Amino acid sequence: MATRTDAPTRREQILKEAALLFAERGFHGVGVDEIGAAVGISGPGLYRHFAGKDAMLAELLVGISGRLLTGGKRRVAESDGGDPEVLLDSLIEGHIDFALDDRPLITLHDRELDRLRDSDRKLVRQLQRQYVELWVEILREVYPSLAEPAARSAVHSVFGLLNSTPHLGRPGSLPGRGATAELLHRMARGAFAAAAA
Amino acid sequence: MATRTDAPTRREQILKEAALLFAERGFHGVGVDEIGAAVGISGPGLYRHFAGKDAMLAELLVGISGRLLTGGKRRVAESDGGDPEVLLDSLIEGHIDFALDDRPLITLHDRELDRLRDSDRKLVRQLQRQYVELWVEILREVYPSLAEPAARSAVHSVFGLLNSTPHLGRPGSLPGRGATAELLHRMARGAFAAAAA
DNA sequence: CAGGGAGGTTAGCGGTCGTTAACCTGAAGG
DNA sequence: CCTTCAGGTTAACGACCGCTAACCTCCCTG
Repeated sequence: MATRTDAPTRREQILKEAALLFAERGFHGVGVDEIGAAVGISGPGLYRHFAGKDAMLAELLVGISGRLLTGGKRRVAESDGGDPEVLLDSLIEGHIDFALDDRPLITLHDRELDRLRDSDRKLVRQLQRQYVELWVEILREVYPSLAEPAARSAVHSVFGLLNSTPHLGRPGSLPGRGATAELLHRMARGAFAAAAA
Repeated sequence: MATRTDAPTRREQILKEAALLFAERGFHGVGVDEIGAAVGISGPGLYRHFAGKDAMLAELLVGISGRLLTGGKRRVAESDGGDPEVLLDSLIEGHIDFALDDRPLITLHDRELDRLRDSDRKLVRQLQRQYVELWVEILREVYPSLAEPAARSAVHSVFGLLNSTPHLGRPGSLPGRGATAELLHRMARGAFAAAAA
């Protein structure tokens, strides 16, 4: 079982480069020729791997929201019955890892959703909603005083806070990854606590 | 002196509709014909008011960052020498008002900046930076323990939190504007306090 | 009442872009 | 050794889009 040290497949290469380009210049701002050039093939060669430009964006966005949700569910399952406070910290930590390690995907995530076909957009929205509801549930266990609509707003706002990483200056101007992660974590907890006050 | 109850000028109409369309479908996703149609004229009629599509976006983005900065400076000036805590609350309140009342502009603000000509983008970035520095300064008066890089990160993150309003479900699903504003305000303060801890 | 400018109109040009068609090539497999 | 097929190539089409040109029509003003 080659547990994932394999060379990345062509599809994966393409998706990675497309994500970077889309994040930089927007979906409509990038041509298929540029995406091809980024992986060393040119233009229409991409159509051997994807049905079209839209399909790449769809796979990226579905992948992102899917991975977020799966990771969240896994953490919930692992903590089963444990301290909700610890679980909330675990969720926050997972989201921060994602926000710090996959910044272009974070950017795409809430920027290009409207460029999707109706069916894909509905799928992504549904995954996002499930992820939010997961957080809402845990949050209300930690802060039972928090009404559900307020909890949902609070979760969206904290996502806004955590997803601010692309605005935090390119890696290097930051105080280091660990310190940044810790700062974001503290702020998220502080924001939640204040929301429940 | 007609203090601003005047009918909106054509330019203003166009800018308003263009902002809505750009926020909905992205700069490249909107044609000039659609912008024209939105104000009752069609296509190239826009060129009587703007040098081009780019010019509309530029005016919108410069206007946004300019208004944010001006509003912030005004609040600082008004509080001159007063309690920094009160001033910080005032800045937060001002930003929330903007985020709640001009949601499409908030969306544009951090989504389409890269579509600008170099000179315009530099101008907008400079205005944004000044606005951030304004917050950083006040924040460090309130929390002297906070180092400058951390303060800057904290400010960007809180902007992410406050600018999450477009994700908060369309007006109506919200607990009411006042309650939302209050919630956001508490969370921002909580996040800052936690950052300084 | 001339005339001129502000603010429209439609037609159309030139460029870009996503996608398809037709063709090529090298390596694997019977 | 021949075949097949995955994965490329270039050429080109058709649609769209930003913008200009040329023209029209009020309305204001001297």
